[in-house]
Amino acid sequence: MVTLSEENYLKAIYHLAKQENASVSTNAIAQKMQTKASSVTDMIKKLSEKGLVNYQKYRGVHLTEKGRLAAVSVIRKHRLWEVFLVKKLNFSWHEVHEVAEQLEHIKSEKLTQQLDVFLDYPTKDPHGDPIPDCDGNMPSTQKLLLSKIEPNNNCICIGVKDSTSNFLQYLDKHNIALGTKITVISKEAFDESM
Amino acid sequence: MVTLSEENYLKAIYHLAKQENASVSTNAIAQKMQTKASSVTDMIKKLSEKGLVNYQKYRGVHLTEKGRLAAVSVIRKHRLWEVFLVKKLNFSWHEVHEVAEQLEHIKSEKLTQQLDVFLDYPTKDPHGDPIPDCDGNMPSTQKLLLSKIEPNNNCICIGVKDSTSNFLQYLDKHNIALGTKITVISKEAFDESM
DNA sequence: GTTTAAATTTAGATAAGACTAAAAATTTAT
DNA sequence: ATAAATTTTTAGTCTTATCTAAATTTAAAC
Repeated sequence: MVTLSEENYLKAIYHLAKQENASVSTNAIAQKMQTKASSVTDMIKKLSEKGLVNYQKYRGVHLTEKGRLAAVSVIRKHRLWEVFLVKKLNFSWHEVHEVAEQLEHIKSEKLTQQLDVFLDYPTKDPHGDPIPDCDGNMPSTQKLLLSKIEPNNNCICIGVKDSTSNFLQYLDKHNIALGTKITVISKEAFDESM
Repeated sequence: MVTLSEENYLKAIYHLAKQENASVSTNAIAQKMQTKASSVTDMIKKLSEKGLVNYQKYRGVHLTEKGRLAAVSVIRKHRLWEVFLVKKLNFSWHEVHEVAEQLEHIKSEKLTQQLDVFLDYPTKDPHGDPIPDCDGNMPSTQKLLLSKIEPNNNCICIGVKDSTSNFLQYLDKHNIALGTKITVISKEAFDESM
């Protein structure tokens, strides 16, 4: 049994690790979770006792396979719910995160499975992030940051790096959505603005 | 801000009060919540301080208007989600309660509103119970218990008194669902079986 | 109308998850 | 290589929601 709080920590560790199995520091987790390092240490000990992370004092943590599966399961639910909110309930992509943060903790295998069916097995969430399958496989995605595109080159927006509501609304204002074709006209050497 | 636990207490008190504003005893709540009377007393004090119930020591509680609205809001969400699970995700009526118990606590005005739209403003949940509107009005229902129907009389099943999984599966086995026409053929004086 | 029984409340304790302040370990800088 | 700065951990406290055991109030019985 993984608690709500534990699930949030696992998710944070997963996102911070990025490349497979990198070690994540106590402070990094504290920052991401908007909490104090001492609280993180307490939680890490509990996760470690439950076999969800490997932990060595002062050396940070990394997820065990069991922990990775738990994290990916939460992320899968989060992203499926986001698709549901946008596709079925007419939410905008900047409104879904907060609600999905709650829905991702609902415990029911059948619910997740049937939601996946109902949404016709989506592979991307509304921000272009991949949806892991029910066995915990996270599809790898090849994306290039817009900042790496040189002037006079074209590209298509297939995702956003920053999913905060403010940034997404900024994109809305400039008519940038998933699938939008973008041509880089010029770049300012001074501040990298495009 | 009403916590998850407080919402569950309010819901229990609402269901126990049945007729408007009846006083509900500490023990009754404890039994319904599967908890101890002393825990109930503690919670009642908190609810009382928040203005959700009126409480006099040793005299039980009843919901204030504010408390009633909070309770009905949770019940509305519970029943809307049940409709969603049955109509959209192919759940059976005996599978929905447990999941709806979790979903009913998701906080998002927009989510509830849009779910209502998506389901086309249902008025009954899968067990025939009425769905309150967004202003907190609970439609009153006129139902007769099957046990009150005399032999040789017809009736239509428009709801179930007992929504436990076991009872619903028992009804399934005997092909009784909402809308099923039932004729009472005879009754045993001995045990009231029909 | 006492006395007994039942219901309710109080007092004190526990577990989860968070916090502050202080101590210990590690890393960085000189 | 040692001193200073940073990171991490420990120790002790707080809140929420629960519990047990004891005390108190109300209701029931005779």
